[in-house]
Amino acid sequence: MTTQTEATLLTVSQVAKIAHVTVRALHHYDQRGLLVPSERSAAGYRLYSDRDLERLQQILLLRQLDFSLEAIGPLIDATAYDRKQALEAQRELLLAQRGRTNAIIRGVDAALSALKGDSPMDKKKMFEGFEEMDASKYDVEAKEKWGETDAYKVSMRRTKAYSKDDWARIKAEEEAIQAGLAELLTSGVSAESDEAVDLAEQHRQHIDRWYYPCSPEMHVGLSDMYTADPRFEEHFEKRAKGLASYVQTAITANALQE
Amino acid sequence: MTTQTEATLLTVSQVAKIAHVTVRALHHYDQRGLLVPSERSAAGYRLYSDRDLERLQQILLLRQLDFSLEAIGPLIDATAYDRKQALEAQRELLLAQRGRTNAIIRGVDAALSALKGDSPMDKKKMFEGFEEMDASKYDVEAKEKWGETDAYKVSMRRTKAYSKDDWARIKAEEEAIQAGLAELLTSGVSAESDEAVDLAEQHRQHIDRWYYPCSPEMHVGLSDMYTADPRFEEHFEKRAKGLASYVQTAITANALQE
DNA sequence: GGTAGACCCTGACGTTACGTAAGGGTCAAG
DNA sequence: CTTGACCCTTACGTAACGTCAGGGTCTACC
Repeated sequence: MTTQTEATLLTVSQVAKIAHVTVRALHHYDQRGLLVPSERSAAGYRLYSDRDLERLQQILLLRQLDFSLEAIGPLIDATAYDRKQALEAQRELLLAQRGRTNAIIRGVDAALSALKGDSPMDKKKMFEGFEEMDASKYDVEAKEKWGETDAYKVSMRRTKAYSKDDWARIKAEEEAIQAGLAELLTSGVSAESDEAVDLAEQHRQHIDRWYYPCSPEMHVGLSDMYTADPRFEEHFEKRAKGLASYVQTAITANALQE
Repeated sequence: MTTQTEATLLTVSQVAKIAHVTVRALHHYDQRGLLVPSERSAAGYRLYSDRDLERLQQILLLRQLDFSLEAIGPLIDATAYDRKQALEAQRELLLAQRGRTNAIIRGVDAALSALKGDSPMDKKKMFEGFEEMDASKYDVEAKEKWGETDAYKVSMRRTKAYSKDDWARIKAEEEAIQAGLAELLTSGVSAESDEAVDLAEQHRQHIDRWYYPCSPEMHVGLSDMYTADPRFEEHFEKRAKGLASYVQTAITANALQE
């Protein structure tokens, strides 16, 4: 076995039951790379780890908040360096959602009152709570309270609105940056060279542009995850052996130049 | 103008804005007969009345509770005789939904705690709140509290699970009953004749089977709506002049035989 | 009266997130 | 070995719209 030696791995139906999703949904998430099980048995069975279940919780949570599957994957990955902040931001969105349910309940109560008194109900009030999360309003509030420093919230706001074309473009940019770094690595170019550092800076700007304001410090924090988290590491190593560490070094060197 | 002479009628964009839906959604609801605007202007513009907005509130509420559009129309119509009961039942489902949001929030809080202590989180707790409304559990509770007399709740439970085939069958049965009654009316057969009363009984059993336990008394209550509510009346009159009243009389006669 | 912009209509293709089904392999208990 | 529950991949279909196209209507302003 691998690093999951001590853990109990679960099959799809076990996960489906625990997580209140269908086996088909899990297949779907696997097929689109959103939640790839840690292992497969010799027979090809999907085997899910505890860590997979944590990621699934994140997925279901963001799904509950009406994020598209297209957005959920990258959102989780781009902000993996600070799980606490992510959870706190998600909590706030859930509170807002609960508020909307409360508003709908109040509308029902108003309708019940109107039934008794036979007085017409205010139209605006009838439909309170049915509005979707107002991202622009949220933005204003976030700015007033926290300035522009709450990265995860900014990130959620942005990614929710991206179209499929946006995502295609985002992915192409990421691909180009990673391919460039892999090329440098295999060519024997130092991770601290101008070329590598330049690509690292491109990477930082890419995140800054598409996800959240990304300072060099934040960038470094994210790069630490690339070697610390087996999923990221595997992602990079699949492209080129040693790439995870290489990218981390390049990003660190880039930050030192600031 | 019609009976809406004193009211202000709204265009699609006005309704869309108030109700937080899209114009496209309103077109869709119109196209499938779910929410047909009271009027059309000479230019063909959809014009919505206050009563239309009330119906839209019901639609959005049931949509919020994950009922299919297929189910929403018939559900609203079959239980139109008691709007109070409908609203109260819907309120309870909303409370349950809020409870599930609360459960998810608790899961997030547990995850935050787990982050600090680095102790693994209970798997069951991770996914609390993501389950769908458990109709069978709800059924048990309804029985204990109210016996089988809470018609609307029973109705909601049943209709939520019907397939498209079920709905096709339901509609075909309704169609046959109504066509039969219309035929008797146009043939000059009394609404209190055995034939008409027999069809009225078939109607009661149809509702009893597909929607909720329907006593003769309830059936009479519903039939009162057929002449009292312009939408129902129009529906019947479109088929045969005087049919709304005819059906009501047949249903009343059927109830008197019990 | 003409213009322009906002709004309206119908028709139609496309999308997202699966649901359902088919056909066949795997696992574990009896 | 058999059986039933579970697993796999493949593939078609669906609900509830979203988006777009092409053209008509309404109203204010010049």
